[in-house]
Amino acid sequence: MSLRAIKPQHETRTRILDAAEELFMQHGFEGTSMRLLTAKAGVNLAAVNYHFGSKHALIEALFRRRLDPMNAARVARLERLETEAGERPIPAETLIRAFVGESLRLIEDAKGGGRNFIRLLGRTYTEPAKHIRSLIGQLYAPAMERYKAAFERALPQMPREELVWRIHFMFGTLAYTIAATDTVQLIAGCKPEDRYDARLLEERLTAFLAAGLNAPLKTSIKKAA
Amino acid sequence: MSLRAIKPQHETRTRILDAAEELFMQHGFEGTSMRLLTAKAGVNLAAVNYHFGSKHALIEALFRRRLDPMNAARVARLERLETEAGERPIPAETLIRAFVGESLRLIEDAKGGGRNFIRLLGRTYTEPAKHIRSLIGQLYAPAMERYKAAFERALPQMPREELVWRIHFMFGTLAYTIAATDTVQLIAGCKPEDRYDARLLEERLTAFLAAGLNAPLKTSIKKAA
DNA sequence: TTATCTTTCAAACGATCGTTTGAAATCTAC
DNA sequence: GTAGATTTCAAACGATCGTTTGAAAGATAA
Repeated sequence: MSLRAIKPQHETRTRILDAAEELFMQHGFEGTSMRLLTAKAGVNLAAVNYHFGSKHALIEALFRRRLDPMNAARVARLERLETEAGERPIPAETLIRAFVGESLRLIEDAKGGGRNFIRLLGRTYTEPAKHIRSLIGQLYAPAMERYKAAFERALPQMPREELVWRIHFMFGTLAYTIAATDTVQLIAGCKPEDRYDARLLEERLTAFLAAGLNAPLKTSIKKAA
Repeated sequence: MSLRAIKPQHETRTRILDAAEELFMQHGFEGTSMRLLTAKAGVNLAAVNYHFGSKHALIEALFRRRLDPMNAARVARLERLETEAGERPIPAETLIRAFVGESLRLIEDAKGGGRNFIRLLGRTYTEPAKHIRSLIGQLYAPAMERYKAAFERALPQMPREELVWRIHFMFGTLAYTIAATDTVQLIAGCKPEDRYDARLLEERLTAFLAAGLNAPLKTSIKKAA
């Protein structure tokens, strides 16, 4: 009950989580059986239920392990920006770069398995299972609220409804870019290794999203190109 | 008997496909059992294997039923634009509107179940199962090739690699916007019925994507906001 | 009608799913 | 070393999966 060796204590848990990240990404949640998962992790079949309680609880623990630090980092970065800016609103492109950058930072964490997780995360935004989607939303909500408010201060002239939609578009582009590893090759010959150059990807995404966010407002419904 | 000759011929097939669209969207492919599916369709459990051969073949037929006409419409619309334009390149925004518009047209087809399908389609871009993703890519490939070439003509000054990425971003935004029905409410209070105003959505998406596609090129790697 | 082909049906197939069990192995504290 | 708590293990649980079967029902043409 007191202090003990840190590493072996949670070694089984960690190995299960690591194997789950990789397999869930490859085959989805329903497509990954506990037998395959525990075999890959090198643990007994019953270990998941012993350490986590159920498959669903494992999924929840898996997301918490990565998302809690990432969203905390996002909020911390935003607070740093707000402190620096003082009274002035933070430029939209700075906000985009901060938000996107903390997502892509996981990609660079190759050894830590972050690359697997971030692809899994992108896929999960469109996960059919309701409880998984609501869990994701719950974990994202605090950071999202903060950034949404910051965008409103950055773009006070933009109608709220339009801003909401454009934030939605941005979030979608980020999620899809991260998730669709193979689909990208269907529409163009894109070298796969490029996807993992987080620095270059951050530049490309930020430029694209900043332009989209600041797109001129259409005055009316119809406008021919 | 012969008065209602045409309809009952493929009635069972159609009812299975319609039920499959709705259930696959709600619960995913692996999460939808044949028993639930056939019960909703009001047909016998064995009907799917009799009419389609297997669950996988049903999924393939489901996508073909919608994607073949949609991509044909996309290509036809592009060819119409090219005929009108003659030698001149088609403006990028016109291309975007054409491509996006044919996607969103399915949303307006509420009675035909297109709304269910298009949400299912958006989710499938990130589907873990390889055979499903490759099927989607195969069905999309011809139209994609045509539009990619048209974009290259519209933006001859843009580096090919950058253009490929921006097309990828556009495709991602469209897919995510269509797919993420619930996640949007996590980041902002967006009235759900708005999602189905295809006309307004087309305007918003086109403006956002056109601005992103035409975003100024960063001269180098780093640029502070 | 009869003969033939198509479609539907209830029942069951073997396989695999997530989970549980109780004993054996391992570790912790005294 | 021993007692007690923790973790691992092989085996089995009931449920559900996609699919198959052979007979019944229906449709079609002569």
